Amino acid sequence: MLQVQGPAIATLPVGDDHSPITVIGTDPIRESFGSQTFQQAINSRLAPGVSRVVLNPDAHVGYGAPVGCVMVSPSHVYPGPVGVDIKCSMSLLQTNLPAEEIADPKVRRRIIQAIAKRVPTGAGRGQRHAPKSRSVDAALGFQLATEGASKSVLKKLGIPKSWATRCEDASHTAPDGSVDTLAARLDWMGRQRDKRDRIESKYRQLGSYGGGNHFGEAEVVSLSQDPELRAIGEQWGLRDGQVAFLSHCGSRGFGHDLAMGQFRAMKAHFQSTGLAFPAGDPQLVYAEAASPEGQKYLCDMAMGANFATVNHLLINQLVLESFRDVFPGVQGELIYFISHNIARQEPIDGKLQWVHRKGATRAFPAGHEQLVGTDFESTGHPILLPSNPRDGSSIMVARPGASVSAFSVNHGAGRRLSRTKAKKQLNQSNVDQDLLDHDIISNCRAYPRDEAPDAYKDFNEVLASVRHAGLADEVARLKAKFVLKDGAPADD
DNA sequence: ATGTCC
Repeated sequence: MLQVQGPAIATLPVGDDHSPITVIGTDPIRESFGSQTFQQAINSRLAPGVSRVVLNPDAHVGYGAPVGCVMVSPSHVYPGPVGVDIKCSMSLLQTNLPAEEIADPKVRRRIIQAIAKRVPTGAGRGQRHAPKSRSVDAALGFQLATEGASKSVLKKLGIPKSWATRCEDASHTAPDGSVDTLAARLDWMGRQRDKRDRIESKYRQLGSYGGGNHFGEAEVVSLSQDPELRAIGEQWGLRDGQVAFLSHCGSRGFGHDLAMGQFRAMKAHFQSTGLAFPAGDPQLVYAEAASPEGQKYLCDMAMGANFATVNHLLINQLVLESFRDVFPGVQGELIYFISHNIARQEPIDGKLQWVHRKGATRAFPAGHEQLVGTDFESTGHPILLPSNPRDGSSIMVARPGASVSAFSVNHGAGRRLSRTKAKKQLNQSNVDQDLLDHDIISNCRAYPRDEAPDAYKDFNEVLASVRHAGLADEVARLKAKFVLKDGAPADD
């Protein structure tokens, strides 16, 4: 059923009156997709108002739409193809610390402990569990949810204001461009019965990782040997052989509540108006962007996105302070902060459309109109792709060929084993020994087996898919030295 | 992803 178009590009036809789904992946990668993943992609493609769907090499089954897909619509917004964790993102902090300085595992252990005092991991964890974090009261929480990384918010949290220029989007507003519209909606939410305390408790999670596949990881940067790609990395501020810190997290409980509230509200709207769910799936609810329901969704998405943005920036500042506990005077700069769960308006096929990326990363090449005036106009922006600590993570740059995938690439390696299968099939001592054999330590007594390197697809095959499809090239590889994750007990 | 049930 797949029609091969090139070395790592295929199409999946869905009928005469719809353009086919674009599938990115080498032969082994495309063969790894399950039938349910394809079915979710087809459901998404046939849903109302949708103009394009792209399936990336890390695709697997998700909520309504696959994780690892891009859905484009000129007119409609879809909460499912944004995802439950609104603006789940990656960020990279580059320090000027030579790799040799953290060769000793005892030094790494001290840094891990310093970070743990400031940035908690685990579900429900917030400032209460981090004695050296920041205090986020109701007023500051309200402000950052409505303003994002504004100058005032960054100053109050002690974050360098220059970092806002290294964000895919530093601030999200209501669709009318107004902060006041968001403030009115958040104010209204806070006046609902029993909601205020819950919202305020979520503000206090600012500066925390959460659980699941979220993590913080110290890396050694290894720039490409290719002179052009190496020069791009140096222009971005990457430093070969020096320590960087990669983070993966999102909008925590605050964004989760907003997303679930939207699924509930839209489902109720469908039921009260008799509208049919696409493919009968309530997880594929939608609204016209211009409708009252669509506008409310975009407001809530913006507030979740603002929380995620400031969460990442604060984590990076707290991580830098932790490094300074052990290495006073060490410098750190944010290289980039980029999401893989967000809908943005972008020019696609000659018109402005809503590009929903769910487990997919924006990939604008040099000269893209939305990069004009940014630090990345002449190079394209950094693409931050995590895989696993053992096999390293990758920093890529988009090529003009990325237009075939709606200027998107994958967001990581993608799951090979379900969490249940990973826990059943993988042996705990093998998982822990594997990391030690690669000189990687972690904050966990037992590394979570469902997050083990072998629970994920072969990262090199995934990267080969991206390169062979002509979407992006690798600027640098990151080699992990230590990892912070939500620790699982040894025998769960 | 998520106080794993909103």
